[in-house]
Amino acid sequence: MSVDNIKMAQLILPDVKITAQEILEKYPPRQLKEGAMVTRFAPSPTGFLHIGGLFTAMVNKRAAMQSDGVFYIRIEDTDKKREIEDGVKIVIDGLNAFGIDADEGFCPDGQKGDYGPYQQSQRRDIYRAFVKQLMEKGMAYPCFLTEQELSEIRAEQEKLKVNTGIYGKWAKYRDITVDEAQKLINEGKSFVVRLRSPGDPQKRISFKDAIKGKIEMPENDQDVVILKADGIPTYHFAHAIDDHLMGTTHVIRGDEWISSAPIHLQLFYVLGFKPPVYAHVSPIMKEENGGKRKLSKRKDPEAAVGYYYEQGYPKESVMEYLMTIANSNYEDWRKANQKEDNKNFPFNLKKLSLSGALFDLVKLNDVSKNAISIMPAQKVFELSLEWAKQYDKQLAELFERDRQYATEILNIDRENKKPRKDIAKWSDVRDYVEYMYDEIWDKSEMVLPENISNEDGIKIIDAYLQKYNPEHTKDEWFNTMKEICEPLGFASEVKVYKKNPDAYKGHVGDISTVIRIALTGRKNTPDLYYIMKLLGQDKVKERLNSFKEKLS
RNA sequence: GGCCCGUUGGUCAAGUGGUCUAAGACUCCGGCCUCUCACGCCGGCUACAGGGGUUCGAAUCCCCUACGGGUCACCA
Repeated sequence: MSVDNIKMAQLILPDVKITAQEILEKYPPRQLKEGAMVTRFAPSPTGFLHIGGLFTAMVNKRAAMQSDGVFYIRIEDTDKKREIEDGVKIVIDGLNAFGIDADEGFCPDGQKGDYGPYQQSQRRDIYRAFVKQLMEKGMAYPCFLTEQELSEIRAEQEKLKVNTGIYGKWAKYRDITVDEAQKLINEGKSFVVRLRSPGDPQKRISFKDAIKGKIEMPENDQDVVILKADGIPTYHFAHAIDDHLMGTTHVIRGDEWISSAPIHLQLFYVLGFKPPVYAHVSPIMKEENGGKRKLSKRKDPEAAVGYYYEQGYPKESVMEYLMTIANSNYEDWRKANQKEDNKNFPFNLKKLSLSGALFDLVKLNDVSKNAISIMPAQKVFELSLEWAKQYDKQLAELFERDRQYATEILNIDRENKKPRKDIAKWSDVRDYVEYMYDEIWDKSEMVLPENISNEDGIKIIDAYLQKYNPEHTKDEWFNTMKEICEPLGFASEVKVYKKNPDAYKGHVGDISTVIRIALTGRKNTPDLYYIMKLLGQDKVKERLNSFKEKLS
């Protein structure tokens, strides 16, 4: 620690009073059990939450949960230019909407924890103290290169076909003296602080990535900027300081960060910190023209988590799907443990995909149908109502008018061992219940199948009307349907009909189709018996009669 | 271009030198199931990027090529 270095540090950061050592003392190591992982999700408030971000956040949370560790959320707002209004709220709400709640940092009920503040813009003094310490040790220096000089250097480097950047002989201010610096400052020149990189690109650094395995790269020799001209640190520097101070054991982040890992490792090294374990998650991709590409915020609506919310995918479904992407054995586990909370699934970081997974909406729908099919009707009702209140007001009114009725509709066939899987998202519910409400019932498609004449249709309805008894049990009801068949020339057993199709006009299935169309306007619906029960005898008779009129 | 990472069916993927004439899931196509649809069940289509090694033996290890992705900022 030379006198000049100390002078330089004082010149550049005169306002910094607290020392790095003092700060270190305020952040004691965490007392956690052996093997507990401390993870974090660290978004920047620059727009909506990306589905890939949700995925990474989920992986972080799972890893901490699994090991009885801590998962915290930290806001990385060191770039004021890109920040948007309400950016923090958007990202935190987005996370919380899918059940990603932090144990510490930005929690649903506000900031909490002993290792804060958890927002980088509030940690300015901390970073600056460490920058000052580095300068005192001669490991960092002020750099007065202007934007124009920088681009000239770049152009020159490109011409020479050497690596771009500030390193070696290109690092013009590496050995600037205090007097020179003082002079430039007096002239009003702005500056950044750069790391005096001790790296040698001929040497290689290797680290063990918890997902990708051993990764080896040339050492960093770039004098990267650690403090920007506005006095705020760069991501790289803030990362090293925060993750050390906050006791992060595992940094799980998108794999676009792999290439800057040598910088980060070097930063930990010069700061005298033990680096965390890194785990680099592959991005979620989208298929386009037969190729893969990263889901893009601009081009793909499904890239934003808001999309899933608006479509009415329950958070369980989205998380369930993301789990199947994360650990492919999850599906088997889910099959064996249908109703269990998935926090009991033994999540494994090592099982994450090495290549990027294509986001598959079709699969999401399937996963979601399964997830919804095992929910009790009450829950389906509540969640779809909550969704409808925001996105389908009319449906919400209908549901609230008679909650019992709505719940019973949603309960049809639900308590079977083999529940129906018609609903993938809440926006499907309207179509599913539509004919149960006169107000929204769409009768435009009410036509008989081609093999049934209007005349026969009328006869069938008449015959059924005569036998209709709302008190019937399901078996009695079905027998009634069969009884109608023979007198009208239809087979009461499908098998009989198939053996000798020319002898009949159709079979019991056709009979019930006519009734089904009269009652619902559709050829396909869930169990007709229960639909009639819910509709009630007045409405059943009314619909049957009015369809008959329409046919004649 | 430099540096990294990756490449098993249409998609997600299991697989870590022999049990792989390669699992499972989604999609698609058949079939079955005392009403339709859905569910379920049975069956089917479709894959180790290419080429060299190493080995008795390779999807699995090594090398090269091709392709895909990422990154090279006073953005994160």
